[in-house]
Amino acid sequence: MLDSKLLRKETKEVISNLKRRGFEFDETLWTKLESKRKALQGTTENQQAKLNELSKNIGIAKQNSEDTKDLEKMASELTATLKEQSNELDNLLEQIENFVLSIPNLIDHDVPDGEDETSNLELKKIGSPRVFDFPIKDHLDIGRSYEIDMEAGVKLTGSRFKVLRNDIAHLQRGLINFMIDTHVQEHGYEEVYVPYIVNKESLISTGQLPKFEEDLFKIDNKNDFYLTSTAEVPVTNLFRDEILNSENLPIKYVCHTPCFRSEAGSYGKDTKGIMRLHQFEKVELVQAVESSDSDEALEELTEHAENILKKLELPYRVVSLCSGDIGFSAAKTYDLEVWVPSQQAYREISSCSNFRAFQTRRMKARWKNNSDNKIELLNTLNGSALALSRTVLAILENYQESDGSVTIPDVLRNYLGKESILLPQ
RNA sequence: GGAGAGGUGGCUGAGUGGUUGAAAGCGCUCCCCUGCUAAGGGAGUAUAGGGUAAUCCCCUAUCGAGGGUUCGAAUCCCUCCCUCUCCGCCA
Repeated sequence: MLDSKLLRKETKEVISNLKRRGFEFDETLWTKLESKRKALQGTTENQQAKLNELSKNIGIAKQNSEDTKDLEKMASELTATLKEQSNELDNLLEQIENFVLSIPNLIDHDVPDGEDETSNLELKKIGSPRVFDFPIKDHLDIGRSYEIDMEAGVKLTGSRFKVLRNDIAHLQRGLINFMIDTHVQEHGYEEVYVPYIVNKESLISTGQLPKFEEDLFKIDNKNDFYLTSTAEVPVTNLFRDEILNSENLPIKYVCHTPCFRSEAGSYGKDTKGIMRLHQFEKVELVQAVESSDSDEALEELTEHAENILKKLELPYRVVSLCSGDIGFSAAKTYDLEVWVPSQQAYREISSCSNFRAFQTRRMKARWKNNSDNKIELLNTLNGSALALSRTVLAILENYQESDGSVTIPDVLRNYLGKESILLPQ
């Protein structure tokens, strides 16, 4: 959520920033709502102040056993008109709230311009794709329709669900442990375990609601429960309604969760295999920092995600998302894209974003600056490190051998207890 | 799931209709006293929104959440959520 003071004072600047990401800010509506609000809120609060004063006087008069009939009549009338006005004001404030909640974050100045992913800026490329001296298979063929069983997924649930068995199920589990261990032991993150079901408030706080309900699985109408689409939601919401001490900052959490996405918008994309599913695993990094530290924190967090790819010796590149491709809540995002041999392309495996105070303003997540005792909004960041399905896919394809087996990257060998998997039977 | 008790500021904890945003204590900040430490004295110490250039000032809201009664609600009524104790069930 944007600061409404900023919206009021620097409307032009806000509009032109939002325009870069293709968001049309309805200035006419905004000015109309705001001028109405200003007038209505002013008179309503004044009347309320009057009524409060009057009520206080009635109380005093009653204690002195004076006659209060006239005062009570006046107050009664005031209460009636006030009720109407405050209803009207509540409606208006709700309208404004919804309007503001549906405005995306401002983007940083160094975010490249562009309409879609074709304008994303490649910052660097690490590692070079392996040259194969045999015809390569894609991950589904490597998975032999048993270790990766898409048909079983369809039977149990439906399309875009998978079943993993044997070495590949083991590979995924080993990767989860490897990633979490690395982030805890080398990057200083604290491991957390959180619910996979979250309430509406949590989803509004991080920005998934109210605008993107169709991407989510809602599982309970009575409580407004949803399956988490990313650990970002429960983990970032740990800061909701909190005021943290500056000596506790930065806070760095690592968390593994399954992620459930309805993905209504992307039917027809990546229909084969485990690239895009309704349920996938992810290890997520979340940071809460002072605003002055958040630029640096994004660089650091991205390096932590990169470090996993480096240790796995997977070729990847880093792109800065352009203004038209960047997510609703993010001010700046780096995507890590891993090399996928069967597609001869780099594909997203991690997305690292700085949300600045966009989420924390929604969720009232603050910190107290000990030097001046002032309370400020935290800045939040997060990044996948990494998405598991796609890491499994990348390892299978990049480490495949001519006999159909897959060599295990050095760093994973202790986790799997073997050097290669899927050996010919 | 059943029965009971409760949800008040950073914490403990008063407060059953009226000048209570809220006693008291603890904690914290500043000042005084003090050779040092300990002890003592004084002042201050919630958050959000709005009026504003403004962190001064003024107004409004907030005692789990949402409704209601009333001139006036932390206090009375209704619904919901949560916590604790006991029983049941269960991994």
